[in-house]
Amino acid sequence: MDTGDVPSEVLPGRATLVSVAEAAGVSRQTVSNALRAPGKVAPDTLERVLAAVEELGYRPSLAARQLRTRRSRTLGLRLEHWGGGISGSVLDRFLHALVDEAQDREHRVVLFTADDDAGEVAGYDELLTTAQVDGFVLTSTHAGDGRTAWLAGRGVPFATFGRPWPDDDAPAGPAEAAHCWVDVDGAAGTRAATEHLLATGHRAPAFLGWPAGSGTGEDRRRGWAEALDAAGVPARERRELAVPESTAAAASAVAAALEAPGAPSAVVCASDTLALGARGAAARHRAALEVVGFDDTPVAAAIGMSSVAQPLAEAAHLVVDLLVAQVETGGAGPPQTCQHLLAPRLVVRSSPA
Amino acid sequence: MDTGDVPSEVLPGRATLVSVAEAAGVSRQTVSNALRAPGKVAPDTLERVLAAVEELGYRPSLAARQLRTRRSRTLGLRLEHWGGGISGSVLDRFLHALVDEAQDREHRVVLFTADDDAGEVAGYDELLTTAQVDGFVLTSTHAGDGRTAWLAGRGVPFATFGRPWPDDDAPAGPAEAAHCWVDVDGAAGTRAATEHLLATGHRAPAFLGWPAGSGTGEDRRRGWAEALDAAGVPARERRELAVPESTAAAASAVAAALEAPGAPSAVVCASDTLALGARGAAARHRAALEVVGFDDTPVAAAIGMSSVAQPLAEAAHLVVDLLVAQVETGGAGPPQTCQHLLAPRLVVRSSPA
DNA sequence: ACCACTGGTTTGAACGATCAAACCGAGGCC
DNA sequence: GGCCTCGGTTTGATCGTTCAAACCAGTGGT
Repeated sequence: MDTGDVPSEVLPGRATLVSVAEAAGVSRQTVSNALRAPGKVAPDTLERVLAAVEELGYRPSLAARQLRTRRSRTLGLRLEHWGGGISGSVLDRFLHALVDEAQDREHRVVLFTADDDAGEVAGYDELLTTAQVDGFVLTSTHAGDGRTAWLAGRGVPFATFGRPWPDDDAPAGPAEAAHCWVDVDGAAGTRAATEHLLATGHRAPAFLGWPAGSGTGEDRRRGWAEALDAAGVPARERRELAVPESTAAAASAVAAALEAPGAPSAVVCASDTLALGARGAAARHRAALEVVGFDDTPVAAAIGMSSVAQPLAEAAHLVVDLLVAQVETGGAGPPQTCQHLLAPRLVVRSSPA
Repeated sequence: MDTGDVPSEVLPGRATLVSVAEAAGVSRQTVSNALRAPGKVAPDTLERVLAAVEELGYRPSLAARQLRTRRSRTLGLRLEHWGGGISGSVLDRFLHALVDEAQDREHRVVLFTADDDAGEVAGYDELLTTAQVDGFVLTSTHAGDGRTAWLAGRGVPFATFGRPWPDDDAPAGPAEAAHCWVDVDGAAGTRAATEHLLATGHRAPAFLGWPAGSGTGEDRRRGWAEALDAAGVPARERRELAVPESTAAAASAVAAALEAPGAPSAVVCASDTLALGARGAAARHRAALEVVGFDDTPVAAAIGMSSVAQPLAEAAHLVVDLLVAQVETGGAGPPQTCQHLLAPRLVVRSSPA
């Protein structure tokens, strides 16, 4: 009690810049500087201020900061309804990794839902104008994606998990396709799976994928075909099945293939959902069929099935990196390397029985 | 252009209360009233103001509002890592419904991650002091849950998806257990499943659950036992298996049961993950085993398996309701009915082959 | 005439942070 | 001495909203 200055009531409200300031005997701005630009404040003052911060347990109010700086340190994400299939856990795990990464960079993730792309754009607008969200993460990119154009059109930072797939109709101007994205090299994954099967004695692994039209599906099919090309497997020995993303559909297609002459001894699948069906069909036919799935879902681990694992944590890390970089440069041109194609990893498991 | 009043620059910044006010020729507070308390403003003024709001596309800044009102209209949720099993999609679907409901009530959902309960509490603290989150949604309640005590201790609104399970050690003071929760009546679900199997000619459906100790598991087991009690099935005919949440573990346990004398013709499972294993074992044994799962995951639908569906949308609706009610009464006592036990629904499917 | 009251509106202040400019003592230089 | 620079600090203004009080004309009671 050297000065007659008694610290003001601290019981009801949270510690604020001013309360810390008067506790340390400095002005509010000095406290701010001590935290955000420690170099600008004298060493002994700094020490005193930090002690007061610690003492009072001061934490800055994000609302106040946001009001002044017009930054929210918040990223928006549409939470989509991954209806059928078991591969939903991919986006689920991606989300987890994303929140983790954002947290490390002192950012928050807010979710919203929408029924379609138009609703999603409405959601962007809403969050931008009311909550001043700094940027968005987009998933499930597809051909003719109107969302990226809308965002790019008004200079909103965003990054997609999934590369932009070529639009058949509009021949994609060079500027449009130049946004930031992170994706996993599906072809590399199926190529590795196929090479593994070839190396373990299977003459001509079949491919079980989706009907044409999906960029992701085409990508994964390509890896299989390339591996067979490299191994010199003639076209007439190649078996290729295309079914919708459904275990039942996969099972019946594979059952038919097993009954036909020249039945495959192994099959590379575009998803664990399909792979699950393939294994079911094989079990019912008591056929020895080696199955490799895609996405390495918990189900694959549970039933001891080989599968291609996507580096989701790494992808999330990069997405957040790209996004934060854009926000910080303030729309002054995207960073140099703005597109990342990550290599997946084949997880080999010995299928029991 | 009747008055010489030219509207100020609107190009760079967003519309604000003041800009709308001067466009409508009133004061900022009148605009605020027009939107938040339309009864307090004269009809013709109201019309003029609303027109200006529409015209300029005004949307209130949440940061500014939050700064003044100390409400963020935001709910926090720890996103947990539902490692193994396929039943993660339950929390996934719950999350989707939750965001949907929150959106309807003009609330946002922010996520965070934590490694354990202690970290989760730290996350609460962080969000409370910096982001002024209004309340929290808790999932995966368990015995001896320290999180609820912490939150209740400082009067933070929260609601749990999952009832509070009795703590063996501490005999749960009456005040502690009195928080808001929503849960699904697991016993009712397994009871319905068992009754269905009994009605379709199965003498004594077995139960495949988890090792003792889990409140949820015990709950689901009870429904099965009650149904057998009601049907007068003697104890010696009852088969009960307990394995960890893993398809493989379930498969081997069921395989053993099928080989033993008095093998069951049907089995009620505590999760789809377990059910998946049971079906796999039955298929390998070429045994006719009727399996009912729990959670009605997409996998169950995909392979045509009966399962008990939880009313997740309804649960999410109630959770948001309870939470918003608490926030609005400002901690002045929780609402009257603060606990809800919802009835699940049995989805019967004809398993193909 | 005076006062109380009412519906509708405006004005002032505050929330808590940051940016920008002002300030101030200590040197250094001419 | 006068003037400029410089590190360190303070003061003023601002972001956009809401609360609280003030204001103001009109009405009715006494």
